Amino acid sequence: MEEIHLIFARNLKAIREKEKLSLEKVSQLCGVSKTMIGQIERGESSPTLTTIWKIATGLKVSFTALIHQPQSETEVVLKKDIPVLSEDNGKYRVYPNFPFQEDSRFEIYTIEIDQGGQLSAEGHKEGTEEFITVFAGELMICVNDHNYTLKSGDSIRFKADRPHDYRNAGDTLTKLGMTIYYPNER
Amino acid sequence: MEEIHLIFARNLKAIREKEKLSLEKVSQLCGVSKTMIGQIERGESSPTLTTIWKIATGLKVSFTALIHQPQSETEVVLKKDIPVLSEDNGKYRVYPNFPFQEDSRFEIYTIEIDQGGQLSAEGHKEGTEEFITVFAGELMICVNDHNYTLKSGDSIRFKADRPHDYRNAGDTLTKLGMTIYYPNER
DNA sequence: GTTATTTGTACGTTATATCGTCCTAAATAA
DNA sequence: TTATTTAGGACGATATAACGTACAAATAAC
Repeated sequence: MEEIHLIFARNLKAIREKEKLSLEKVSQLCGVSKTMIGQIERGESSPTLTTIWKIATGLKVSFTALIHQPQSETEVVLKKDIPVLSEDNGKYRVYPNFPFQEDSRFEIYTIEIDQGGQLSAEGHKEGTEEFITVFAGELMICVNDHNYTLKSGDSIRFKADRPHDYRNAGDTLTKLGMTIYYPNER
Repeated sequence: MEEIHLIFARNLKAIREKEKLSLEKVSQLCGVSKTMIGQIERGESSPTLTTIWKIATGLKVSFTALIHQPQSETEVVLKKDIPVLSEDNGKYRVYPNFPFQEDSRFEIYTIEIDQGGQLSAEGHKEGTEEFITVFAGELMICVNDHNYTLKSGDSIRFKADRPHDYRNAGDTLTKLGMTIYYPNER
């Protein structure tokens, strides 16, 4: 996922050029210094909410138009580029492959659990569901006071808005894919 | 119009309380310091775009949900509270009564022009239209190389995406109401 | 009632967003 | 060409966003 301020940068510049405005002109229209507009466009600055508002209002464009990412056809995410999150002294590792996005409303993780590794999660937001598939090793998962043991190829889906925990009770590395779905509010 | 960071503040706090989360919890979910979350909620801080993104993503709420202003039934704007914009050495004064909003897509001004006062405006964004009504005095307006003289009670509408200018050629103060409409992009 | 734990705020420090001025290169005019 | 404007970026100063720690009040545990 491209950094949000770079998306903003590109959108702002595109709008400015489409309207054939100079930095100076945009500066006047928005009440934001020319320098700042320039820095934002170059992705050197992550503007403040009030600045964002001034720009949107000054340019008469929607807030959304400035932060919208035109979905590219294809996006490749290499494991080596994903910032890994560690729990349980590094025995439980989370790789966020695809972060949450408000349109799709789910996120996708890969998780590795070393022998004996474990994680207890409190419930997520109400309505949340998890979809897990095991790709290697064995997974013991406890939710609603039920224990389930899954082996490679097995899957489970459950309401994740309550406490639950994952454990590798086997004797090899466990790998699994996890998709978390957050239904729309209201 | 309430300041944007106060709207954000209220929305954030409302969401947090609805989910029954502590500042600490929100901090963890979003990767933003507890202190910062607190300051934002109290309206003491105007968060950075990256911080806004972290909050939206961490809370799994839309960007829009955070900046949405539930339109109140009624809003009173007193002239004395409007920051006046002066041109032509103070002889041309602009009062922004209602600023641009992306849903309604227009803004409403009141303008006062002293005797002899004048303003030349370059064209606004393409498609823009102006709706003017004179409430006192006399207005001379030039657009598309045409001159129009309006007296109290008269109105004019014209495409404002080209240069135009206003002038008080009479001998009393001119007052007028102006609505500028910016059609949706595309 | 006392002790812990949790929750929100105050404070001091650092990072950085924002502004104004100056500078360089390109575009336009003379 | 030379002069003049314009457009974008560099630099230094200031305001403030963001962080970590410490504190006070409230809540929970005993």
